[in-house]
Amino acid sequence: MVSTGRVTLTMVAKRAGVSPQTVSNALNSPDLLRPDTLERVQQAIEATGYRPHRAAQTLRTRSSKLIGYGFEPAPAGGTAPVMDRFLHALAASADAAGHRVLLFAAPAASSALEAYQELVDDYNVDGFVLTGTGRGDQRQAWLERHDIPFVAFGRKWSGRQIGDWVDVDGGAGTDAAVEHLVELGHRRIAFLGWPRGSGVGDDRAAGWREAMRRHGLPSRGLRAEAANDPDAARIATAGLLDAGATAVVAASDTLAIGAYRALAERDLTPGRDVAVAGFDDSPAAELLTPGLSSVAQPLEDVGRECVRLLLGRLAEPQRAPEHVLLTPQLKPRASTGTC
Amino acid sequence: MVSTGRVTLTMVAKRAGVSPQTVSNALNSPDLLRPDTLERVQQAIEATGYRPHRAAQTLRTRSSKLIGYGFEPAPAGGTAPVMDRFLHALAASADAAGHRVLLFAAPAASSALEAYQELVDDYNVDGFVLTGTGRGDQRQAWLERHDIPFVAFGRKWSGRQIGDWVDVDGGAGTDAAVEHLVELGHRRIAFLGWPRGSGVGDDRAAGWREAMRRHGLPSRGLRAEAANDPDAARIATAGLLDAGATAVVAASDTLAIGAYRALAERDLTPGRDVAVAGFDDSPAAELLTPGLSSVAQPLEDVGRECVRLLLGRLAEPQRAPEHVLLTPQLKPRASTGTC
DNA sequence: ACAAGGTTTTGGAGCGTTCCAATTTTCCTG
DNA sequence: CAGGAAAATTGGAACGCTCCAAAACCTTGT
Repeated sequence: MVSTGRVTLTMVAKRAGVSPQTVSNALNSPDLLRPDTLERVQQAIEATGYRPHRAAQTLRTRSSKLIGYGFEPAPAGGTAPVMDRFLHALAASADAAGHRVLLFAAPAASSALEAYQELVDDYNVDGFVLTGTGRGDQRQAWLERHDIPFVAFGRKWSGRQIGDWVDVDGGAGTDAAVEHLVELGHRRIAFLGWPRGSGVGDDRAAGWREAMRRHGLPSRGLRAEAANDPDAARIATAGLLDAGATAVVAASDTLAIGAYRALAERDLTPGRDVAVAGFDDSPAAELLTPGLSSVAQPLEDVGRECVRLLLGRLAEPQRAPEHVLLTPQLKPRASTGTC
Repeated sequence: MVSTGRVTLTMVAKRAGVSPQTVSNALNSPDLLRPDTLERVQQAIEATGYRPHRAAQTLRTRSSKLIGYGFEPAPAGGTAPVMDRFLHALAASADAAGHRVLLFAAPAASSALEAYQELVDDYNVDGFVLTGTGRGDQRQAWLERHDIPFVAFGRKWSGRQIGDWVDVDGGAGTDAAVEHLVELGHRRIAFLGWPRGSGVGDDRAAGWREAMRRHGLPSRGLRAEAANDPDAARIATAGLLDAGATAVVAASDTLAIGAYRALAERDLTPGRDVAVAGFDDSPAAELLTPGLSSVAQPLEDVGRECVRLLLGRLAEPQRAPEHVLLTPQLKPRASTGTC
C-alpha cells in the first residue's frame, strides 16, 4: 500500500488517531493500553507495514539487540570443522529471539580485549558469546570486571567460576562410547586422549575411566596420550594395541584417524578387528572408510541455550550464574560395527 | 582519564574550543579544516578517547556500516567444511575496512527474500554478501530490483549477469591438477565430476578437458559422473579404472574419497598405484591416508575481494558490475606423490 | 582601505524512538 | 452524583550525530 519512504511511529499514530507514544506502548508494553485502543493501533501497524527503526531505538535505549561473536581463525585440527554448525544454530536462535549476531574477527585470543569494549561502546552490543575458552583465557574475568554480559560455550576448568556457560558433557560422551563397546562384547577398551591438563580432554578421559570402573573392567595400561595430530596418535595407538586393546575410544576424530593408521600398519580393519570411536562427529567421520563412530555434540541445543542464558542475564543482570550441561550422543557407524 | 559516562562529540568540541560540527568534520572530511584546527581537534579526541556512536550515525546517515551475511544450514557433503575460513576472512576484511558483519540465519535459499529487506529497513544494513548462489537462485535479481547492494561469492552460471561477484577459477584448479599429474608422467588422467548442469562442476570439468587437450592427451572415456557422495563416486571410479586411468582428478574432496574406496577395493594405493587429486582442500584432505592432494581456494582473498567490491559499489552505486576471478592452488600431498 | 571571492567555522534543525512527568479519562465508592 | 484514585493517554525533551544554510574569517586585487 504505502509506497514511498519510511513508515514512522508518528505516521502510524496519526492513522490510528493516537499519539506516537501510544504506538510505542502498543509495541513495548501492550498491557498499558485499553484493548480496543491496542486493537486499533495494531491494525494501523499492520496496514502500514510499520517496522521500528533499530538505530533510533538503540540511540534511545542503548540496547542494540545485537549479540557479539568473536570469530577466531580456525586452528586446523581442533573442533573447528564443526563450529559452523554451532554458529548457524546461534544465529538461528538469536534471530528467533528478535536479536541478531554481530560477527567480528576476534584478535588473537584473550589479547586486545578492548575490541569487546569497542563493540559495546560503538554498537551498543548487548552481550557476547564466547567459544574456545581454554585455560588461562582472561576474557571472562575481563568482561565481568567491565560489566559486559556474556555466555561461554565451554566451562571454566580452572580458577574461580565466572559467569554463565553452556557446555557439553564430554565424560557422558566417552561413557556412552564405552557403554556401546561393552554391549558389543569388548572388555579391553582403551582411551586415546590428549596430554593431561586440558579441561576438555581430562573430562573425556574421566568419562571413559568411570564407565570402565562401573563395568569392573581394568583401565590400567589402556590409556595413551598424543597431541591432536593423526601421526602422534598413530604412534600412541600402537602401544595400546600391544597392551591388548580390542577397542579404542579417542578424544577426537583427529586422534581416531591416527588409530585407523595404526591399525592399517598391522593390517587390521577398524570395526572388524578393533573397534574405534571418535569424538565430535566432524564431517570427516562419515567419510572415513569404514565410517567412524563418533560422539556428536548437540550443537543446535548449545546455540539455543547460549542465547537463552544470555538473554536471561540481560533481563536480570544480577542473578546468580547459570550453567547448562548438555549430553552428547554417540553416532554408531561401521568402525564399531561388527565385533 | 575520563571515567564516567559516554564521551560525545559535543564534549570533544568543548574541549577543543570548536563547534560540534567541526569535530564531525575533523572525522569525516578532515580536509575542510585548517591544519592547526584539525590538530587541536584530534588531540581532544585522543585525550578524551572519543568514539562515535554508531546508532546516532546510522540514524542520521541511514548507513550502519553493517554487511549482512545470510548463513545457510550446511549441507553435509558440499563446500561447507571450508566456509568457516571464508567467513572468518570476510569478518576480518570487513573489520579492517571499518565495517562489521551481521550474521543472520538465512531462510531456505532464495525463498523468504523479505528477510533481506527487513535487514535493510530495520538495521540499515548497507549491503549483503551472498554465497551458494546456484542455478535458479533468485536473490541477485531480487536484490537488484530492490536496489540493495550485494556481492556474490560465486558467478551466475545461467541467465543474465547480475551484479558484482567474486569467484574462484575452478577450471584453473583442475588444469593445475592435470599439469601436476602430467609432470609426474601420467597420461591417462581421468576426471571424476558431478552430473552435468551445475555451473561449478562443469567449470571444473572444462579445466581438465582443456589441459588434456593442450597436452594432446585423450580424454574420451575418462570422464565419470557421480553425485557428491563417496559411495556413488566409488562406483563411478571403478569404470575409470577399467578404462585404464592412472590418475583421477575429482571435482571435490568428497568424490576423491570415493576414488580412494574404489582403489581400496582393488588393493590399490592412492599415490602409489593410482594418483588422486581432490578439490577444496577440506580439513579431511590432510587427514586421509595417504594425504589427499587437493586444490585449495584462496578463501582469504575471496573474503577480501568481496568486501572491496561491496564497498566499491556502496561508494558508487551506478558503476558497471565488477567481477573478480581468483586462481586456486594445488596443494600436493602423498595421493599424487610417487608415481 | 574596501569590495569580491574563497575558505573555514558555526547554529539550528531533524533523523525515529522512548523516557518522564503531566494530563485526561475511566471507574469506583460513599 | 460528587470526589478521588487508578488507568489510559499525551506532549515535550532527549539520545548523539550530520545535514544544510548562513556567518565569520581570511586572502587577494584594485
